[in-house]
Amino acid sequence: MNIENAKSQMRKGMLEYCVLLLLKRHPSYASDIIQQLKQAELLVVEGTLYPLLTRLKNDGLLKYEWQESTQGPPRKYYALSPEGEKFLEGLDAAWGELSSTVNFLKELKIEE
Amino acid sequence: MNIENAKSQMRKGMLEYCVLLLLKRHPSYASDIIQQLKQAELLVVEGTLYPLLTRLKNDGLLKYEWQESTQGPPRKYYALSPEGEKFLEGLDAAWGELSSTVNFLKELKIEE
DNA sequence: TAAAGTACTTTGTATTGCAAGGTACTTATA
DNA sequence: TATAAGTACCTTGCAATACAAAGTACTTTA
Repeated sequence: MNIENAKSQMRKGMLEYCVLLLLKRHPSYASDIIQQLKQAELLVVEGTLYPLLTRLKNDGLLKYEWQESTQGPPRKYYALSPEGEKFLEGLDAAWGELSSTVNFLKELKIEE
Repeated sequence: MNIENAKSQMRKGMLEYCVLLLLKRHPSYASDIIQQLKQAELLVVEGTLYPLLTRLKNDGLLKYEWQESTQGPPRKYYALSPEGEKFLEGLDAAWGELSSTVNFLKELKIEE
């Protein structure tokens, strides 16, 4: 057990939320999402993101369309579906609750 | 895919941190920890907590001692080891980074 | 002495992050 | 024109782990 592993565990579950947050901003394709998350200092790799996007799409939370690129192969641009937007609102609430809870526990003083 | 599942995913990875936070406050036994987390609205069940405590103990982050109970069977009181306290500091930092990142992504406005 | 309560533990399953490897197309270079 | 490098998408296999469910053991109550 090390800190890196623990950090990775913490990222789990946040990834889905973070990806939806990014896509709310504007449609993006996978490599682009990875870059954006890297800038936000949230490391994700292809083997994590592609299955996640596929899952979200199969669940009806995302839609996508192919777009030609001026450089290189065509790109699959993902965007939120109406269901995805609703779902994201739910995640916003969940995130609010969770971070409140953790911060509450963090502020607890020794012995009650 | 539903919100409950997503919430559960978010809890993952936080649990370890939350349990260590509680144990920093004062030594506790498993059923007690579950009650404390329930009060903080973070649901955990036995099948999750016991393996987690065992793992943390095997990693040297926790120690425990048996204590007789005035009612019912004896209890295994877990407490942070010195390594566990150091580890918790690392998690504090990781939590700070992660929550900053998520809140940053949350505040992003549409189209840059 | 049977039932209920408390506490700890284990087993099996499902999810999912990740490393590694693979396919396909485009552009630059020798 | 080959060959290499770049970009993008996708899949496979493994490991970690949350959880449901079932099990063990001891204590208290009826």
